[in-house]
Amino acid sequence: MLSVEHLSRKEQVIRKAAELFREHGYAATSMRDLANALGIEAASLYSHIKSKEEILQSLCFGMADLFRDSLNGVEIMDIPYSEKLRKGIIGHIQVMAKDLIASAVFMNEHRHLSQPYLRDFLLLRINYINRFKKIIEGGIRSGEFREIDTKLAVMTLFSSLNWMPNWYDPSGIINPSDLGNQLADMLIDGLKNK
Amino acid sequence: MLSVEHLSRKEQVIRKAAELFREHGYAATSMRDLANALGIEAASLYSHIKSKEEILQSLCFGMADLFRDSLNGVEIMDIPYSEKLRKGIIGHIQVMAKDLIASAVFMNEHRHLSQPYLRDFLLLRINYINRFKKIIEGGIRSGEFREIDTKLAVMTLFSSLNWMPNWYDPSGIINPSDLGNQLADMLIDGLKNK
DNA sequence: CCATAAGTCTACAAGCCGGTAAAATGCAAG
DNA sequence: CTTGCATTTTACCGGCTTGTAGACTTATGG
Repeated sequence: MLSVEHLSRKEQVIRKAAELFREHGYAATSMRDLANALGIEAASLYSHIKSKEEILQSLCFGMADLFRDSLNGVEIMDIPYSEKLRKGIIGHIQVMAKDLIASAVFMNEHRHLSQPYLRDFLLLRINYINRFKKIIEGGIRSGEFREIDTKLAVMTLFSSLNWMPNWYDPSGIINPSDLGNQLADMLIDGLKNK
Repeated sequence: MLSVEHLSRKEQVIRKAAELFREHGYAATSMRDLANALGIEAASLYSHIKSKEEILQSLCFGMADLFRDSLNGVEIMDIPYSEKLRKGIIGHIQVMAKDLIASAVFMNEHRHLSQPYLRDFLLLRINYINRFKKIIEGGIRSGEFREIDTKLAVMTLFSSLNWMPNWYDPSGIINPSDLGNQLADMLIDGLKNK
């Protein structure tokens, strides 16, 4: 067990599941659909995964780890808060861009996690959001940012970022780092000409 | 038929369905769940609606009409493009605030529409988005807005607005009109102090 | 007081759901 | 050439799915 073949087959199952979960949603994707897409019988899936929800868990918590780590270096840097926010945004975009499908599942399907996994997931998410909120609060205190409602600001920020997996075309001309910079421009500086 | 009672009972069914669709998703909500929430048997639902999907259709296309109409007066006004955008944003927010539950279903569950309804729905949506895109393009031409990627701008805009039903608390202190103005501030002027 | 209609019920159809058990298959190392 | 393991298959379980048929209840207005 734990051979390369086994792991890769399990990974294949999870990846195909992610595609179907993204396209039709977790609840509307049956294990028979998944098996069919892989060219095997539904029962065969259970040699690789314990349950349908285990797939969702590995997708959601796998992405949560990547998001958490991406922000680690940024907070302690000795740079203006607007630059911290910019780096946080770019990191967030790059994590999503590395796996757009898993990101979309992470964003849209996590509510189908059962307890206690749902609770744990939501705690990880609120923690991550609060780290961004602190950066914005710092920027307001330092006078870099206007005195805006921080809850509203952080909700606007994450709304804009997290919808990206639903429209970004990775085969297009713009790369993830540029996209992150442009999104940061728009959110930090706004649409208006100064 | 068409008595007040009949209409109101049908409306009750649709409203309760909207609540469940928002909370658990369309696919994860069974007609038994819905019947149970109403205190009746599942079969009784079919005296009021033709099918589960008919409920989703009425919710999605009902909201689509409201969004379309909310923008009608704005485009022909003789005001700066930034003001047109602001009024468009406030109108969009107010339509959502009038029915947060139906709005959430509209945003998150429309993909479960079957053809040809899904196609029609997506056409309505892209049309609505393009009307905002034209306002932004006008603002760039007039020099009011920076020379930003319009697709990116309009996606950022709608991401920020459309996530609102998922976090806005209507019993809180901020009213929909103020919320629309604050969102417009943030999107048009950005976070940064000038 | 009865006709009408709305609303609900029981019973059921036909099929899909996630998941299990145990046998069969294919393959690679000893 | 056989042992052992990964993988898949067939057959199945109990329960849930949307939706239908037809009978029953309840209320209202003439």
